[in-house]
Amino acid sequence: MTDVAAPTSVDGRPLSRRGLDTRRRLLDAAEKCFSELGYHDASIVKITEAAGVAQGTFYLYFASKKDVFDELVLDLNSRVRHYVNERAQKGATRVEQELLGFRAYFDFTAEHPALYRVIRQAEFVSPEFLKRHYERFSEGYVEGLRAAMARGEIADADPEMLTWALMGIAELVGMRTVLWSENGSISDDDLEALATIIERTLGAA
Amino acid sequence: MTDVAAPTSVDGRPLSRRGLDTRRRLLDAAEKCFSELGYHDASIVKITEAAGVAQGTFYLYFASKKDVFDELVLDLNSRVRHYVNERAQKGATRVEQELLGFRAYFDFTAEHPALYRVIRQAEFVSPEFLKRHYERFSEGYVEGLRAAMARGEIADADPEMLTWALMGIAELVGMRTVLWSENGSISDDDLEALATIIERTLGAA
Amino acid sequence: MTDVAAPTSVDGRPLSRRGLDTRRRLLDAAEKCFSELGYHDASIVKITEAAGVAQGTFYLYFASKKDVFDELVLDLNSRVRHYVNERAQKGATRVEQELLGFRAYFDFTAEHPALYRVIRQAEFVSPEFLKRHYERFSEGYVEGLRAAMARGEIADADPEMLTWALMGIAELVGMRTVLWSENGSISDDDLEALATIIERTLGAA
Amino acid sequence: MTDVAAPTSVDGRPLSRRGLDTRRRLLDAAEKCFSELGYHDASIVKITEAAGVAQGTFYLYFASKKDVFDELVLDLNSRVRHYVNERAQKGATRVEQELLGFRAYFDFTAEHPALYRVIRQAEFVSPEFLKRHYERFSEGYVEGLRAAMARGEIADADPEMLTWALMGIAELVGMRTVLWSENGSISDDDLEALATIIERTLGAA
DNA sequence: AATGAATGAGAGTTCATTCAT
DNA sequence: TATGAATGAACTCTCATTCAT
Repeated sequence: MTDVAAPTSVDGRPLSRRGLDTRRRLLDAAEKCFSELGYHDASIVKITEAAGVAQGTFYLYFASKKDVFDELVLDLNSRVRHYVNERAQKGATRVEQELLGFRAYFDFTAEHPALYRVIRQAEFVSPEFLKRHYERFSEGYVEGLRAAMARGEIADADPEMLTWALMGIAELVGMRTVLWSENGSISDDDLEALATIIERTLGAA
Repeated sequence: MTDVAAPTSVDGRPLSRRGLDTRRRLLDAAEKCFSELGYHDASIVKITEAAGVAQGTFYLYFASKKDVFDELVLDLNSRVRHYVNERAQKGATRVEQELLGFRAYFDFTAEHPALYRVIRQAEFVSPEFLKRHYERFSEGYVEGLRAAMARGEIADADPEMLTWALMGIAELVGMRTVLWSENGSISDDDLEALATIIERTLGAA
Repeated sequence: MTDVAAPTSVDGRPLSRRGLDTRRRLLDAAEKCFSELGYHDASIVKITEAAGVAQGTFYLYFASKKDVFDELVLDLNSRVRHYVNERAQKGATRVEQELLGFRAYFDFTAEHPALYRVIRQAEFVSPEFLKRHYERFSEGYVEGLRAAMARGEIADADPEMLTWALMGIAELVGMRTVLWSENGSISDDDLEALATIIERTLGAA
Repeated sequence: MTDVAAPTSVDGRPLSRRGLDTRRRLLDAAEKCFSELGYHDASIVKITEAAGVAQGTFYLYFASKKDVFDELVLDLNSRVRHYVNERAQKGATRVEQELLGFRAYFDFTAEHPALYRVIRQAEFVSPEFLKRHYERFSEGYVEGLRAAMARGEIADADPEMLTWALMGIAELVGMRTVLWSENGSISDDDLEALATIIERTLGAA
């Protein structure tokens, strides 16, 4: 499902079923803690408590606090990309795909607020992983837009710039309409209003 | 110049000229430290060292570390808004204003990377100030766009949604082309490519 | 070969051939680790890794970390005494024996730096074993010197005091000329210079 | 009194009277703890408790645990050298000086068992300081012996080798007759017995 | 006889904050 | 108004040891 290598213990050994389970519980606990408390307030004590293991156990699976953080960024990146792509490719035209993609992105955000919260902290915790996150996301995106331009479905433009513009729209609109909304998901009205704007941005007929 | 209330000492007394100066030096030092090191690695020791005062002096002007942070967010917010508005209002049409505004925003970002770096950390340090920052920024923006729609200069759209979309574009494109660029400012080519996209987003003739 | 009791498992049972081998590997690994890293930095993890066994296996053969350390002190003590005595007894006179003994001691040191490094740490890890080490070493020594005095080969002196003086010379000169030397063994010139001094200390004709 | 530079705080500032006092108390507490418990069992908690200050205070004066240790080695080295030299120089001949020096060394050892205990641990904690300790001690020693040889007071020999031999005698005899003795100081009989041996080692007329 | 996952106490160190001067 | 020594809780991380398999 993910494109991350099979997890190992910190000294590189493959994990038993039990080990795999403990590691997963720690990663889930870390997602929860980082997302609720932020990187710095999410202590190893809290993470291991949430996972129901002793403090020392943490270091059987992760080399450091930053290490789980990086794993988590990778993990979320891989999950959101698969989720968005799968839903987007059901669209017949690029514009349809784009709209489906935005909706999928907002749904994922609603389900995994950690995506926002964790990524936004990465600036200082792990700048290299932050950059990588956006770049990975943009790669496929750029190709898709370029092809759509070639087919004449959307107006010509610098595909890279267009990608980052669209990612920016998704990020800030998602923050406002999903993260800060009362019911935790974007309304149909808002989505429709956004659709108009995106169509224009893409330069659809 | 700013719309922040006149600064006082931590126990509410008005400041002498000398006190005002010390406070300003601490705030500047905080901007530098937060922006270079992030909120958590910017210790009071480092901030006071950078300001050239003793540790204890800090608490004469700010109630806590979070307190300087909030002041700083307010301060940057106020400065970026004035800077952008001043430059934007030289445009004859809304589209021209928009383009000038984007350029001004990128220039400010180049000069004050703290804007990005500090704001993006605010999520956990001071969520209420993060929200306030975006909302303050959007207020005038929404009005301007609504008026332009009324005048027929740009296409009709939900002005709130359009505002957040444009802020999103500015943020992510700024991050990529200013913060992560080699020379620390956006190239003319990139700016032109972006102009096309913004015009479309606005639905300009 | 050694005068240590036959090794058993930690609960007192005699060891199979395989068990004996595992125990020996652990003891060798401990010698290596203690000597290279010191007592405290030589962790059980490192020792078992060096021995190629799992962590838990260690406790099948040794009751604790201090336990291996004590075994090692005993083991080294017994080996150095046999080594030195064997080489020394080839001398015709006591003075010759003494000189051969010193040389043998330096050779052993060069081969087993652990002797120094481990013993010198014993002060806090295992003070009783440190004392025992020196006392065991001195026992035979005293007898030999007393006999030589009786035979008139060396000058009369308090044999105990002379023993400790000679052990002190061996220890510090060994540290300097063997452990801290570039090629890891004492030079012929140094050995000759030392011989003169030892002959005088012994009060040889 | 000592040849150590004037103590500063950890960030290089000169110390106030109060600071100087706190630092001294910490250093004394460290001497006590290291000497009684050994380097590893002497925790910062124990040292600061013994000094009657909070844990954090420690780091105002020393950069790390190893840092106090090094300071202490330097401090003890400087003190023992002054103490021994002062007492030794009252002797009329080199042999007399030597005997007075040995006695002074044993007295210092009795008063400051830390000298032994701390130095012997230095092998792994701070090897560079261990070497430096012996070398500093030997420097003046070598010169004194060389001069005595030139004057014909003692027999010709390699003065370096003789120095290390004498230091070795002092160390091991000191350990046995002072540290391990019941009343904590060497007996007159032992001292007399040792005097004979030292005279021979020096090759005194 | 051997494994290796799990434990949890305790280590060294940092840092926002206080307060006597 | 300014200082800087002192505090102590909290942090990340290590490691000897246990025990179910």
